[in-house]
Amino acid sequence: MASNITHPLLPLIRKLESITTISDEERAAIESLPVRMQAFQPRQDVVSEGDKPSHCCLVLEGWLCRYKIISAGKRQIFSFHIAGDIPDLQSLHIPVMDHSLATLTAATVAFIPHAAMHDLTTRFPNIAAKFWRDTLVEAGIFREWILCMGRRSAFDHLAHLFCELYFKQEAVGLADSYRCPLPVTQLDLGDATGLSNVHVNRVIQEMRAKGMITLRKNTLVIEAWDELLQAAEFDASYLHLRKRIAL
Amino acid sequence: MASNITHPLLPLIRKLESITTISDEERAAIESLPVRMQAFQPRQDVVSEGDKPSHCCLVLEGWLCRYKIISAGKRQIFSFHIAGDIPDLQSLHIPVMDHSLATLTAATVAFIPHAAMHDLTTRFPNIAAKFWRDTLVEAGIFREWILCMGRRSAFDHLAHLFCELYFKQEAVGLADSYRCPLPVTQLDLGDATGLSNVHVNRVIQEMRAKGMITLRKNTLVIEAWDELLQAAEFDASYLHLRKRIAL
DNA sequence: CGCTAATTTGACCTGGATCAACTACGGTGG
DNA sequence: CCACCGTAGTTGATCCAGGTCAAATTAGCG
Repeated sequence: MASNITHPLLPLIRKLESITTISDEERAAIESLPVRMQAFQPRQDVVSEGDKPSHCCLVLEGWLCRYKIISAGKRQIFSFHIAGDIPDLQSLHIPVMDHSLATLTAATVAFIPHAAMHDLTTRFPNIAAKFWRDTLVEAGIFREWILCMGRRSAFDHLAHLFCELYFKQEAVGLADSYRCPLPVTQLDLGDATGLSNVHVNRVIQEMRAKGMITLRKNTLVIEAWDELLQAAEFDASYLHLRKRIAL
Repeated sequence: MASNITHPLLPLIRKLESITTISDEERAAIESLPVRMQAFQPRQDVVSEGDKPSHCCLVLEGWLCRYKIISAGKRQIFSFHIAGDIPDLQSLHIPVMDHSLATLTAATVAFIPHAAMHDLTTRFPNIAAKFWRDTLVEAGIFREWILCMGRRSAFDHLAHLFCELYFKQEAVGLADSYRCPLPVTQLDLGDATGLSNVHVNRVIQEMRAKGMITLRKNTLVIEAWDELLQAAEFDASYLHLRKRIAL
């Protein structure tokens, strides 16, 4: 297929290539997956708690987050998702959603029927293994979040989150030069870290005052890389990226 | 070896049966896995951060926990593991351990070579799918812990943890009648919830005073089931157990 | 230019941490 | 059988990180 425009599933291929090598045959199989693309407004649910999805969704553009709301309207965000992520792989093996998935920004999402995914993973155990690996890495990220929530100060926690989001984007070519998109509000950051938006604001100002970061127009710039890593005690190995950026 | 005593891998089979049906052939394949059994003292590392395991480990008896220690000796426990769990399935696909695994009690662990596990999952995709499913469920449990740490009070968090540990054990036949083993110290509970041992103690006393639980000799008795579930806002669906206990 | 959402600031409060004893208890050796 | 010891549990006093509430101020956007 000698098309010279990019294939819609390119983000997925790029993500897989960031951790492994895929054969031409595998690439072709992925590119021939039947997809239904859909555009979403910011802050819309893509899948909701209690749903029984019949499709997996793949982020093509924009940011999504997983979240859950408990009584008194308290929201907890569990993860942020960018192009190439398949945030509800779990629906392949667990019928009922135990949390919701929503856009943070305007986003484009590709829906792939479960049947096609099952077929793909059956025909290509290597791809199945990579998907499994992906959920294992994600579990590792959850553990790191637990650690941050349980044992780090608000300052260190946010520093850690910024490092993580930078690395995740850098690994798939969405960030470089210590600069990356961060299209989320301080309220979202609070819901992700378990802090109040007021406190998030104060911590960010402290980081700015220390010359560690700037955060404007949905762009994070890490001004003092070493200091930020050190405050966060950040060790990227839990992300299990194949390539590490040069420090 | 035509022994009529229970097979050492029975806990694993029981765990799989708690979520799915396994064929005789699959059962035979599991029972013929080459295992090396090892007994551990309490509070010993089974696998340590940075290790590159060549075996998966399966808990046969006793309690294990995953944890990580950061500077200043702060410890965070990520999960508790009981008979039938394979806490380091991830080493099958991710070479380097990003956390440690230790016993809480005296424990017996079966080590299964990665090669044998890869062989098993290749020959029986159904088993591979169940293992994958298991990591997905575990990720869901991590999310619930994140929610508890971020958005619940200490009281509700501990109540939630007690519910979870009861349900997990009940599902594999290790608990009933609102009574289950809980062979961990209050310090361990603190490291799991991100609380200090002092505060854990105070919360537990409050629960006792309210007649909700008793906790003595490493046994948890839930005296007021409904109240505990309600305080925790506990909804067991995130555990994705096949059978639910009758309330 | 006007509206709404997001950020920022200030004042005050509280859940849970920390520190420091002290008690209970299961082993262990004499 | 008892004295001793180390671990786990309990209690009290004090402190502070981060929450809450409310009111600006600013930024983005149609």
